[in-house]
Amino acid sequence: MINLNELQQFVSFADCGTLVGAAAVLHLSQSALSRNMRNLEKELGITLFVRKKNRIELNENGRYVLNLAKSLLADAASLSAKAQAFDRSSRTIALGVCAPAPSWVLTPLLSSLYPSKLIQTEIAGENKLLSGLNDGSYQLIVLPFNPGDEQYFTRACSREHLSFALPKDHRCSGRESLSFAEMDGENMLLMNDIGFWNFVQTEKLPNSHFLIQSDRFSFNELVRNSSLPSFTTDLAKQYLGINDDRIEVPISDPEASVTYYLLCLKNSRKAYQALFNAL
Amino acid sequence: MINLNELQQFVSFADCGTLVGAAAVLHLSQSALSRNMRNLEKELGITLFVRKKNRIELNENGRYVLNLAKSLLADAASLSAKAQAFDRSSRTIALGVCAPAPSWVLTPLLSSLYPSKLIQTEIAGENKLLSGLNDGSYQLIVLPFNPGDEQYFTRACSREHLSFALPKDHRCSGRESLSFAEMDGENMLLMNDIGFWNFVQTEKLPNSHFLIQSDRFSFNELVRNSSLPSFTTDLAKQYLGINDDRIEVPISDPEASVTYYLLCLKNSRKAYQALFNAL
DNA sequence: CACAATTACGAGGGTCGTAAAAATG
DNA sequence: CATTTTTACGACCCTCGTAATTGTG
Repeated sequence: MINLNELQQFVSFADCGTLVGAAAVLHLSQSALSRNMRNLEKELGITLFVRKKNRIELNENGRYVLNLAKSLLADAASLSAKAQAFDRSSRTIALGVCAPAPSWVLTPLLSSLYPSKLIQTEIAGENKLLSGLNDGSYQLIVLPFNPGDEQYFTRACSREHLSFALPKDHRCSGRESLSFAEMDGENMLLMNDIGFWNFVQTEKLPNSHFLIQSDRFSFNELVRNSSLPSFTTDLAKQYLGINDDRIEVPISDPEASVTYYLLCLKNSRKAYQALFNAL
Repeated sequence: MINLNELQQFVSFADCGTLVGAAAVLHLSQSALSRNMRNLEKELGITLFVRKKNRIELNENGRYVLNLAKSLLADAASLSAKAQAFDRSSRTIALGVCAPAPSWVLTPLLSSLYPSKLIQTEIAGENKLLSGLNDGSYQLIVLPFNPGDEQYFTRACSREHLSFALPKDHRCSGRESLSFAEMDGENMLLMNDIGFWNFVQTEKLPNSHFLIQSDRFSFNELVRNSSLPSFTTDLAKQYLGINDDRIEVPISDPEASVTYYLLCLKNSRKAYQALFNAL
């Protein structure tokens, strides 16, 4: 059986050009390296070097074996990496969501139902979520619609309603409800990483400018100390707490209400039955 | 660095299903194997087995790693094999010929010009010769025509003329020359492995039957003791000796004379310059 | 009780490092 | 003379085998 250490030493020698140099890189004595290279030749049953009086170089065999060796060593390293990645993925449930809210309820639920697994959550676009579910990089995904595809197992998991969060002195703070159109053009505060809700920015309020915050705490501070309108949702209030000094005005457009659907592949339905039952 | 021995032991265990069985196959004690499997898990940083009280089985990781391991071990084995094949081929000049005669002169010439190399000769068809020259399985080939291709270096190396070798009492033994057509239908003696000359059998004498001999000595005996006509060529006479009691009658058809061309790839022209000069 | 895996311990082999030798530009 | 490869020798580590231990059907 060929020895990967010797092969690695061989590659190092080829990189360095001298035994002394390679030995230093490998934290090995020259003599050991010299011996091991002889062993490698003996094991393969061929010569790999031309030995001059005070110099040793690769011969044609050596150059040929060098390529094979590099490839084999890369494969060996990738075996370890792949094995570890496989193990890690088997201990992990990767949940892909189209918006932050579904993960607020699903993440703790998953943790309690599957205590031996790591729960990994990611916000992504709908296409990435669907393709990720198919290629195994997600085990569960949440979409803002029901794809109605035979290969998925689906269940509605929650609804979310978007509201404007207005300062008390805002001109619309007394209204029962508001449409996107009525607020279009007004500058607003907005959280980053809101996933699916981004369409509001680009499609519903194309004339507004948005002050974007990625940190939830900073965002809350900003909301408290600014007179710019912002957004909130029923789920955000429930799971993240309320900003007392803001008036919530529900948004009347139908797109401001969304139903989230939890999906897994049909063939992994059994594994996540407990989760679907708990919804 | 991963250990191929342990990996091999892992595969053996997977094949056998028990440590004791695998240990026996590997000529190893149970305890050593058990330890090594633990080491393998430790090195990879993952579990590979489910350990029951008196049984050990592959887990999901194990089944996954098994495939990777088999592939890596196969690659490692092929590295040795490839390296040895490469070395062997570098010590060998493979000469492909379309007929026996060119090798009679070229083989000894190659041996004397390249004394450190093994000379390997093979008779093959024209297509195999050309593709073999291109893919490296031949370094030199001899064809009965000049392909006139830019990628080859070519030189005419010899001519051969086919004659009928007739018994003294044959009806045509007094003739100055004979055409194939005049002999078509007559049964004849023939050597096997005559390469290019096979066309005579199928195209020029379609109505004759041939008594085929693969051994040169048996063939000569047969020729001496039979009244069937056979063939000879000027080169065969020169290099293999003459059958005294046969009358040679040259064949008048133009196809009975052939010029052989020696070819190598342009980029290996320098390596075989000495050979081409010697022709 | 037979069989399987694991653990403990001592023996043997292999690999390493130090040091010396040989050779070259 | 500095640099490099090779060889000799002793130390150490690692792996193996034997044997005892634990647990199961």
